[in-house]
Amino acid sequence: MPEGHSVHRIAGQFARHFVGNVCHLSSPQGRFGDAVLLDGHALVRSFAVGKHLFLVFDTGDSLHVHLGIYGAWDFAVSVQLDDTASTAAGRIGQTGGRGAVVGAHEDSLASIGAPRRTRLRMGEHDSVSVESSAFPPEPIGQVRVRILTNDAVADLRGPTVCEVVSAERVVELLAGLGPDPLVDRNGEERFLSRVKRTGTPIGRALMNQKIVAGIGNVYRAEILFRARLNPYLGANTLSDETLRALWKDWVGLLKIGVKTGQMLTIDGLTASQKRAALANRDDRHWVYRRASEPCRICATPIVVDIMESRKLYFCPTCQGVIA
DNA sequence: TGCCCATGGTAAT
DNA sequence: TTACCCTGGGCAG
Repeated sequence: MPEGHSVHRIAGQFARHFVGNVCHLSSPQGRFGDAVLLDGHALVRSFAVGKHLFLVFDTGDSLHVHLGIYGAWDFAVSVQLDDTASTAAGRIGQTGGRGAVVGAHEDSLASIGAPRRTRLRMGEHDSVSVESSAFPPEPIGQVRVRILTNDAVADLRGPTVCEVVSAERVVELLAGLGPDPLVDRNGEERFLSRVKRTGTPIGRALMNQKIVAGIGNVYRAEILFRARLNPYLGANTLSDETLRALWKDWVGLLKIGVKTGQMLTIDGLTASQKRAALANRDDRHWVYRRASEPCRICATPIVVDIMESRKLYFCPTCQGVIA
């Protein structure tokens, strides 16, 4: 369930484990017949813009994926169990994960002479479990598309969009997206120019992917609180200084998200507080999903309202919202 | 077990 | 503005 940071991490997984390899595409669920169009071709590039993922194949066409609310990728890599535990953990280290310990029982397959391969699953937070099942593993759940190489597999479940698109169509799709801080060097100026053309409240503008790509409902609420900004203020009434600060805050939060895999939006934490926040989602945010709970700054109960068809959380006192 | 909810977006009305 | 898609986790009963 990603906002922009997750999709950049997914693109990174494909860059590390799939780019340069011939990929076998299939649709275990049977709902993606176009998998055959890319089956047997090499992946040459992966990249993300906002919440959109593009996997470019040597045919010139791309797989375009948008996860929506429910979508998820499940990655697994094949590792020779003859490798030591530290070697296995080292491989995962490349993904930013926490490493893995290979238990002695994992060697059991060796007793029957089977290839000593194991499976390293990389989940939402790159947490890793080591399983002794054969590679590739059986698909779990409703897998729309499976991308398989000799050493890695990626399963996609529940996406809003999963389609094969031409290079020209990729250009069209990108043209419809606002700036992404990790893609656009001139993103701040593009953000300002697009915000100033909209008459909607800033709480809506931040969710508009044509204005800024990658922000979702969590980051929206948190960015607005961090700026102590009233979500109902007209976006084009805000000063350049305020808008630039919003952009810079988003850039920083996105980088933290890509690095940690989690939307950690409370800063100024001690090391132990940070560990607690990473372990417990309830300690991770200023206002998101904290309706009726006391504001962490002023103790006013956090309010929830519907904006842009989504729940918007804010502190009426800190953010100056008059009831 | 079944219902509700969710970090999104599009098509229909 | 509303309906709908899609999947899995959490929780009440």
